[in-house]
This record gives sequence, structure tokens and C-alpha cells, in this order.
Amino acid sequence: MAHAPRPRSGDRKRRIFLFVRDRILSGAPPTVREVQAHFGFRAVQSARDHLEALVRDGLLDKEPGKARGYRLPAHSPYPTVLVPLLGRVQAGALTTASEHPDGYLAVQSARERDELFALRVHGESMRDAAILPGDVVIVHRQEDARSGDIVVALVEEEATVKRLKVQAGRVELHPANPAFAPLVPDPARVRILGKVIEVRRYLEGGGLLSPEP
Amino acid sequence: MAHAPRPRSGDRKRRIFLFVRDRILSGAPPTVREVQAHFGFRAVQSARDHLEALVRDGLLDKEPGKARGYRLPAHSPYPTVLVPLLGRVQAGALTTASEHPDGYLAVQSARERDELFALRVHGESMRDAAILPGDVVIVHRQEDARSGDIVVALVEEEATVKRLKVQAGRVELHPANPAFAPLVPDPARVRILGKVIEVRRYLEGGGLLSPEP
DNA sequence: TGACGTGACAGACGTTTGTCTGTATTGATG
DNA sequence: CATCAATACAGACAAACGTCTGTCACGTCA
Repeated sequence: MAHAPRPRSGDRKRRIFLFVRDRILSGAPPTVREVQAHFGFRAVQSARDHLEALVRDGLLDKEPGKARGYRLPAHSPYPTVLVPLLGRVQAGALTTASEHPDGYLAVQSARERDELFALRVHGESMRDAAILPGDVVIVHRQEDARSGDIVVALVEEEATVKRLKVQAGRVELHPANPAFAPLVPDPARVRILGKVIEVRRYLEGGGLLSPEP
Repeated sequence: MAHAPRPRSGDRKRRIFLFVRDRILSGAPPTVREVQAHFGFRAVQSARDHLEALVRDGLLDKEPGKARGYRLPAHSPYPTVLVPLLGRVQAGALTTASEHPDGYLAVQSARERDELFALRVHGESMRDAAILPGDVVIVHRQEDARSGDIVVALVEEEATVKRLKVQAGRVELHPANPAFAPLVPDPARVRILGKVIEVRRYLEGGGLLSPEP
């Protein structure tokens, strides 16, 4: 008699891979025994056999002997990075590695992790660009940007999201809302922190994000 | 005599946090002994003291007893799953397992993978709800929704994003754009496919998608 | 029928790793 | 000065975890 009902196989291996991948993407790889428990194997070795098969197939990498040693291959087609979500931004906070983020978001980007951060939008000033208060913008750190880009700029110690315009060598920050006036700050008092590459809005319970302060 | 040269402290704790965070963001949390080795402690407990202090400060979370048990706290309570991005949608495509998705998006959600899908928005009909053509909506599959929710509905074999209103037992689909008229379809010809829980806009290159093996 | 590969199982071994107890040094505090 | 908290150290224990060996049932193929 068979040890197990033997479900349609091959599907099994795939489901195990998806499980491991999601766990890695979520913070930490699973242990062999966690895989065992999740799929109801009665022997550790059964889970291990599948995992090793996935390594042979090139779907996973591993660090032998180490706890939670399974990794996504370096050349992995999942360019997912976790970027910090910063709250209200102070002057220096964005230059160095910030240590009090409100959370971390999974972002698909080919860029390095250090080049990205996320910021919650305050105020209605970009409403007509379909960016609402409470939205989260993903920002690529860069000192310069093109005219027309939506950027995060540091003006008077406060981070603000605006559309950049460069008029005759002068930096202008344009809101997308007729109720707000364009900012034409003293060039010495303004710094471009980065360019907005993605906008997100969570419609349900604030999603993963901590509530507004 | 002191056991160690005692460098300017506080900086130490910060550097340890950044090390741990970087390791977590890179794939797997470090072990206590890896922290010990990286900072040259001669006792495991020294590294552990720092890590526990970081947990007390709320900078880290931990799963006690587990190997590599340190986590990033607000890294959302939710795991990351890859959900399929569907192109133009046919009638049956959304009920069964989706057939040929354009790619996969990393979404942080408490829901199961099968309960979610993503859809690219066509048309200007939700402009005043800050949903533009080209935006991607993340949808939770559900047959019913509340009045006021933004939903994906199947009307006449075509998927459409609208705000749901239930007036006197009748389903109405309201666009958020005065140039469009509300839809009051024959109840037999309309089906709610799901509720929009997240909106995303990629401002650069259309964003990256992951393939699914 | 027999050889072979696959998937699952059982039990154990040994390393990795978190945790505990106790001690020592330093700086701040009163 | 005594006290206390913070930091570092030493050594050990125990749980978590990867790994190994051997067995069994089933399907395929010659």
C-alpha cells in the first residue's frame, strides 16, 4: 500500500516552489520542517527531497548547512526589493539610511535597494495629477530630474511632492491643483531628493500601512 | 581594564540595526553569531544584547526561539504574493485560473494568491477618483461588495472598473467622470468580479513584471 | 518478469543557533 | 562613596535545523 494518496504530482513541486518563494519575498526563507508542516509530509526528508530537486532545477539556490538556507537565485527574474516607507521627512533623514521607517514595501524594480524609498503624500496639491493625500509614492533617489517629472523636493526642511519645471535655469515646483500656487524657491534652499516612479493607493483599511499620525 | 576599547556608543546600536536590516532586505535575517562575527564581539551574548535592545526599541521584531528570527517590524503584517496581471478580460477568464497573464505583480496582502488578480485600467471613466488609463488595479475576487466600493464588474462580456451603488436593490455602476453616464445594467447581465483594494501607477517604463515558471 | 527511477517514510545524528547564568568594567547619578 | 544601568565577556545548555542512511510502494520500460 502506498504511503500517501499521491496527488497529481509535478503540481506538488511547483506549489512548493511558490510557497518558498513567497516566504522569501515576505522576509525569511522557510525551514525544511516548515515546508514539511505546510504540505503535511510525515517525514522531513520528503520536504527536503523536493527542495533539493528545486535546487537541481535551478529554481532555488541554497547555502548548505545553514538554517533557512534556501535563496532565490541571484539572476532571479524577480527583481523585487523591499524599500523603506518614510513618514514625515526631516532634513537629513533621506540622505543617509533612515532608521525609523513606517514600514517596508515590496517594489519591483531593476534599481538597487538603496536608490529607492517610499513616501506618504500629504495634502491635496497633486490632486489633478491623480495623487491624493494618503497615497504612497515610490521614489528613485536622484539629484536632478527632467522638466515635467514628478519629484520629491526638500524645501525649508519639508519634503514635498510636485511637478518639476525648469524655466530659464530656474527650478519651479508646480502643484497639480489650481488652489495651490507654484513654488519658486531660492535655489540654495531647495534640493531634489528624487523622482517619483510609482504611485500606490490602498483602498482597504490602509493596507499594510500604519495609520496616519 | 575594559574588555573592549568601547567606541562612541549608540552609533554601535545604529550600525547593528542597519546591518540586520540590510541582511533581511537582502534575503534572510542574520543569526546572532553572524552579527557577533561582523562586529567582532568576543561573546555571542554581546550581539544578542544589542539585538534584544533593538527589539525593545521597536526597531526589530523577533520570533523567539526560531533560527534567524529577527524581522523588520512594520514590514507589513502581510506576506508578499505574486498576483497575475490580466490583459483585456474575456467572460470566463476571471472565474477560473487565469490563462495567459501579462505578468505578475508583488502584492502585500493577507489574502491568498488565488483570491487576487490585477487588471490594467482602460478609459477615463474613473478619472475623478484618481484612477487613470494605464493604471493597474489590484482586485480581490468577491461576488458582492458594498455600496461605495470601487469594483470590477463584468458587463456584456467586458470588464469595467466603476464605483458600485446599490439603490433600492438595483445595482448601479457609477463612473467618476461627468463625461460618462452611470450604468444601470440588467441584473442578469452583470456580475461583480471583485473589489479594488489597491491602485498603482507606473510613471516610468511601465514597471517591471515577474514571470511565473 | 525484472530493473530502474520517483516520491514518500522512519529514525537518527550532528551542526547551527537561540538562550541562560554569572561575572567584570565603565560611566552616570545621588 | 554607593548604586544603578549599560556594555562586554565566558561558558554552557537546549532547541531548532540540516543532513544521512535505509526502507517501501508505485509506475514505466524493456
